Amino acid sequence: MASQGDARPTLKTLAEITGLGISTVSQALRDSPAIAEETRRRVQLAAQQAGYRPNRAGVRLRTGRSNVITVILNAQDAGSGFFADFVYGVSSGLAGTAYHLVITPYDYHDQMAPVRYVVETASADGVIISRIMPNDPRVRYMAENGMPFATHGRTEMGICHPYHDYDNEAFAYEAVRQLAARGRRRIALVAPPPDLSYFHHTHAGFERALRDFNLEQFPLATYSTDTPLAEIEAAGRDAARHPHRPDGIVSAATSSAFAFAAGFKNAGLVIAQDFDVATKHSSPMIKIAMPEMIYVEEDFKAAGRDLAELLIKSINGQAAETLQHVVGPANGTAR
Amino acid sequence: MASQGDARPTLKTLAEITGLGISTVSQALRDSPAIAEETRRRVQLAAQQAGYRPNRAGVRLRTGRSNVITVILNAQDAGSGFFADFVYGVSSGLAGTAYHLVITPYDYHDQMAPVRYVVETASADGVIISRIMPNDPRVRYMAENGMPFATHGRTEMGICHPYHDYDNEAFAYEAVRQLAARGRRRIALVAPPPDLSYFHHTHAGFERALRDFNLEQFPLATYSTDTPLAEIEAAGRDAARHPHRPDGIVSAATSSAFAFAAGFKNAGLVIAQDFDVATKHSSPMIKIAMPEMIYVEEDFKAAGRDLAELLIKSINGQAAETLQHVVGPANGTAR
DNA sequence: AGTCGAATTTGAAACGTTGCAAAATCCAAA
DNA sequence: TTTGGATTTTGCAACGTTTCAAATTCGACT
Repeated sequence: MASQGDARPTLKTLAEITGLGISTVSQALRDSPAIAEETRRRVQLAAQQAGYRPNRAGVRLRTGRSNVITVILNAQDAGSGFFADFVYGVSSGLAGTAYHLVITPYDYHDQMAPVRYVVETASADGVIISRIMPNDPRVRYMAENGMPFATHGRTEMGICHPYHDYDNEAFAYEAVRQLAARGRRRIALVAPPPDLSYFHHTHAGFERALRDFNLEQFPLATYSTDTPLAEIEAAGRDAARHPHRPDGIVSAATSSAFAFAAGFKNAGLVIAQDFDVATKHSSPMIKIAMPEMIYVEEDFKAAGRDLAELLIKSINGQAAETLQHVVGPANGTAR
Repeated sequence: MASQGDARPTLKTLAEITGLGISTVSQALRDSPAIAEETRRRVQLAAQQAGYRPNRAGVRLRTGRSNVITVILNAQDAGSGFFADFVYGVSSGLAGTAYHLVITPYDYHDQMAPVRYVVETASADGVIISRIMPNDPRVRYMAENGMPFATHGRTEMGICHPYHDYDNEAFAYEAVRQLAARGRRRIALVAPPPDLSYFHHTHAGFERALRDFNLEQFPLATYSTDTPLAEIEAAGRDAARHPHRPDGIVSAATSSAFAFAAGFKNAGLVIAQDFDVATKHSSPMIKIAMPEMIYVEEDFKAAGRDLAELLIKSINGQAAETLQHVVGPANGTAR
């Protein structure tokens, strides 16, 4: 039982209430300069009293704009803190704007499908994607089809687009630097998946630091942050039993850092004594659970928020060249 | 540059291609029995070739149905693993259906606002909410306004509605049982926020177990799982220095369990030796990081998926009495 | 009083869909 | 052939909005 006036009010309702025409009402609500000041006030008051809310389907049908921003995320990420923080960040970046947030998860094996779907059905005014590759077919596709988008990571394909990226080169360098400062000499890197852009950045920073601090690299098989944790734990155990075992570990993902460290621990070694681990820090819980680790900051919430803002600016016509951020571990927003 | 036929195809386009009327095409695509078998095939083929996708705004405007399910979540939950797992679960429960997933985060202080918004704007066909209270105004409001919904938790207000709930009574009982099995005698409970339904369930199970196993309770100030972690850590340190300090801790949230345990550790005590902690387990990373804890399973992904399915059944007219699940720590789906 | 231009308001059309009543087609029986 | 009933197709209206050209009102100035 609705309290009064059963159906929800439309422009027609307001037109009847005020005795004006429908298009007058429509324009008055959108502050059109063609409408007399007094009329506008009258209409807006009536709208408020009637509890008028524009019908989004009507608007969308007429204007072709959906007022939706969609975040396309790998379902595999769901377990990680990244997913929650990132989504929250985007949603807070969208708060107060006309845009709603829609999550589009996709299955590991087909990353193009959700992008095609969104573009074909025009179900969003803008798209945010993650897990960016240097040559990313999603980026090419959206650019060619005129769908506004922003990426969480950089590409290397000569297409200029809005992005936000974490400076993983600086992260890896800083991680190694801190390990070196604790006297660690043989460092192992649990790298990101090799097809992703930040694999290269991470590697570059890692190697630059090895040179600068004159350290050895412990050559690890290509375990990536996508490998199942049990496998990484096993790799950690193996490495720990190696005659020239590493005494420092760098991992781009908290979960694999934990798993690798667990492997060391299960092999009888003690963290902060026999070895150290440096990884990224995002959730406060992690830090409180494992205070012995070395943490370098990465703020996924801020990344999500920034991407939302960049994307909206891009939709509003701002040039992509001015919508590219790289933020480092220490500083706020650079470049 | 789109490949061909620049604008995206509509029913009109298909009508022109096939030489049929628009409404014939519309019905053919929806398998109406009034349409001749051969016509239907012809239309569906044409639709496929043209890459036709129904315009959602058109459908929505005409039918009044949005094909959207929205999950209204406390922004504070964003940090926790709950958020990611739960959202992922809902999204997987929606996969393959006509429904899209929209996340509506809300600010701590006003839980009614997003619910009112969704109902007033009819922006979803169904709603999923969490952090349920025994007497929950959101439930009453949606029930009164005929908005289909499902809750993650039970209410006590005489309104029959679909829900999925974890059996926190059983959780707390099991947690204490395992502590008792390790010889722990003085148990402290870090309880959920006292206004939420599962506070009562948790307490009931906790107290039943204390009686059954003849244990003492360490009376903890009312720290809840919502308290800042630093504060819980401090509480843990205090409790650890108490002359009759607890030797067992039960927490309904992994993060507060970690924080409390960190407090004990910082007071010089050793987990699994001087004390034990039992909490819930959801993410594999947690378990690998802190294998010394006692974990009782709670599957947020499954909860999300189940809620999506319950809600859709409810929208399709199935009676709410048959859409109420309580799942325990051990078993699969019970009632 | 009449005219002109500016300020303000308005009706009609269109966006893409579905439901319905009406029209068209078909086939078998008379 | 005609009729009648069933089968199949179709045009129209409507959902709520915005845009745009046209209509109306208003003042000020001849």
